[in-house]
Amino acid sequence: MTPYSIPSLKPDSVGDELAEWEVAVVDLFLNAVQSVGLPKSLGQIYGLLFCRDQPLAMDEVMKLLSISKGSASQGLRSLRQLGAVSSVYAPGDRKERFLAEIRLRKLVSGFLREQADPHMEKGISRLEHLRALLSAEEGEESKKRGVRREEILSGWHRQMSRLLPWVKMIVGKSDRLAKKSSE
Amino acid sequence: MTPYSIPSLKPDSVGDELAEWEVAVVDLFLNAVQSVGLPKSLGQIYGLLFCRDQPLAMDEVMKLLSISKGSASQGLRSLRQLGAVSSVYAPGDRKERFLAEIRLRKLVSGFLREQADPHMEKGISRLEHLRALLSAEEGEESKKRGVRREEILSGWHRQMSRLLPWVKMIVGKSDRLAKKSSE
DNA sequence: CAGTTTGTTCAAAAAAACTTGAACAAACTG
DNA sequence: CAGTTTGTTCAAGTTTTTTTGAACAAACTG
Repeated sequence: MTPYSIPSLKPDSVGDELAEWEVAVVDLFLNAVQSVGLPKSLGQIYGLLFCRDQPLAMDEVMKLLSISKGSASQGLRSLRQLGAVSSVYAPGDRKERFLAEIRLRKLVSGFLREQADPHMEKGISRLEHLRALLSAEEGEESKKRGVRREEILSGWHRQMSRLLPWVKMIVGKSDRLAKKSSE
Repeated sequence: MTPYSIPSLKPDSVGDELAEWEVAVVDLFLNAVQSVGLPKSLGQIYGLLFCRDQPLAMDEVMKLLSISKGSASQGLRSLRQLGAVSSVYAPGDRKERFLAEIRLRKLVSGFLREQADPHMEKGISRLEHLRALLSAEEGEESKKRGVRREEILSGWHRQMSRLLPWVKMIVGKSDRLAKKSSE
């Protein structure tokens, strides 16, 4: 078929199926990402790349995971946006290849940047909207109650704003443990 | 109709519709809970209770939000389980009434307890499963690579275990700000 | 350039999640 | 007890999200 496949060179186990433990890892990530509200395919793709030392191209990902072109393309794009994979140019090769980011701090901060930060932004404008409605509120009692609620929500917003940077820092603290053990 | 409704007593604005600002708050929570992967109706119900000083019964929640009995029942149950609402026995009344928990620390720790902790538990058994597969792995290179990956995952798991208690604590730090402003 | 290879997009199909409402259970009331 | 009121459950219906695959664009190749 394609004259480019070189049977004797098997960088990882680039046959066309996963080792048993790799299936388990893919499954682990599949579940993990769902628990944070991301689509399964992201977890599968990341899990696969996480297992490999060598970067994989999109068509390899598709074949190894039996997912469609569309899922692979969109999934890889999302993962790149999250900073969870990076692309690598194999010199002299036309395909783009992908490698998983394995530093937890990077993964967490990417996730927070893409998911939490936008929500915090939206929160600001919602609170503004709320204040506008309250200044126009007619009912005596209702308005007073509403103002109290707005104050509570503003306090929450402030606290969450303070929390996020801490999370990014704390997770980074002993990042080298992961790095060392992978070396 | 029902002889039990006392038209002249309006604890909050217990007519049958929400103030404009209350609609905005309900909508705010509706969006907020979706962003952490909980169903909309939980956000609506919590948002409504959050607005009110007086506890509401299930049928009032249903009517004010135009949601079904099933959603109201299940939603309130989930919220109770998360520690986001508490039920109140009105003495001499047969209905159970509900009140929103407004301490952010309680909300966060309830959420983590119900959502994050179970995942951490599941993570432990998944790692055990992974180790079992690895000890049986045949391929030389594959096994070595798998062991490295297991070490990384264990490190991540440990780090997340350390992070969660911090989150609960940090959010609590200035809880009194919210309490004071609501007093 | 004509033919490939590589990768993106998006409408339609499939799958997953949520909501509804009717049937049921439990507890009270006269 | 017969009749209410209050609340739960769950199968079926609805809505939302995700996946698929075919059509398209871009970049390389000879």
